[in-house]
Amino acid sequence: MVLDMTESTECTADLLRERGFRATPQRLAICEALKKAGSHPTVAEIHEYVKKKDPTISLATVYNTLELFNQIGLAREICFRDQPTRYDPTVDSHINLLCLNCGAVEDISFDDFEQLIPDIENRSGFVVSSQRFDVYGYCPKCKAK
Amino acid sequence: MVLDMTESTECTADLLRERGFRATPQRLAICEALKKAGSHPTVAEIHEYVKKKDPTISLATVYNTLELFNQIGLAREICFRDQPTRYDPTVDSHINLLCLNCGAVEDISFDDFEQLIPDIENRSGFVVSSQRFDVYGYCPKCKAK
DNA sequence: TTATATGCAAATCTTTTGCAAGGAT
DNA sequence: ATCCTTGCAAAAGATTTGCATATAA
Repeated sequence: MVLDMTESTECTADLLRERGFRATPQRLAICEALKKAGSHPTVAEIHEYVKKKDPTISLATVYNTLELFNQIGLAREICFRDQPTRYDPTVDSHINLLCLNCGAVEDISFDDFEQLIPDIENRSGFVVSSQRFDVYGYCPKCKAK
Repeated sequence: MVLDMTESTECTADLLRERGFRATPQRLAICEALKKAGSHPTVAEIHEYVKKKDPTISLATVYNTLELFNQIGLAREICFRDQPTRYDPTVDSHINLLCLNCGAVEDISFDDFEQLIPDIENRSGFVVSSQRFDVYGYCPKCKAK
């Protein structure tokens, strides 16, 4: 079967099916949009992006799908009081750097997280499964002022 | 002047005035409620708590005040897609542990954060000012199941 | 005194839900 | 042929806003 599917799209489809979910065209399109609709896009931004390919896709489907992606580890939600929820396609351990002035969001790796887990588990009694690390500050452009 | 103010309340009042804000009874009551209305209370929970002392205090004031506290470093906001914003009176470097099963939130210290700052700043070009670290997993009660 | 903060109620926005129709497996 | 998903539109919530009144400094 030769379609216009990229390797990554097939991979996403397989991952969904493995977990018992259907690989619908909407879900695959949303997955692609998540990666291409800019940095840490909002639900509305992702919706706008996928509508270019599929003008009938509903906002509710985008909401539901992103929540699903968050649960099965295909995306990570980022939520602030004063803005709509954003989603991040990067799911491995990383730091979200957030500029307090211009709102820019940047990812940097955080390989040390693995090493912290045993200590966190020992001290708290929790079993650790994932993490979100936001660091607030001023980006190179804004710190100059 | 002898009132029923605790040392911490006076301290909060001074901190507000230092920053050019008024130390209103509502703000002081909200500050106290933030510490006593349970672990990581929601805005509504804080509102319920302060209403015991001041039944006329408005929800909008609680919202405004908590946002102010977040800005001046008296509290830290914690926001999830599927729940109302919570506030944490602990502002020094710590980890929020979140149980994926029962929703429990617990704090543990994270003294190592200071040591990470130079590396984060070097790699990103940002100037770091604060941080939020959420770790997801299962609490002692829930992991047993 | 006077600029700031409060309370109220309405408005705004985000997110969720119920249900009939559609479609992946 | 099933039963999971979708789209639509309405509902539910959370949060913000405008403005007159009150009040801390």
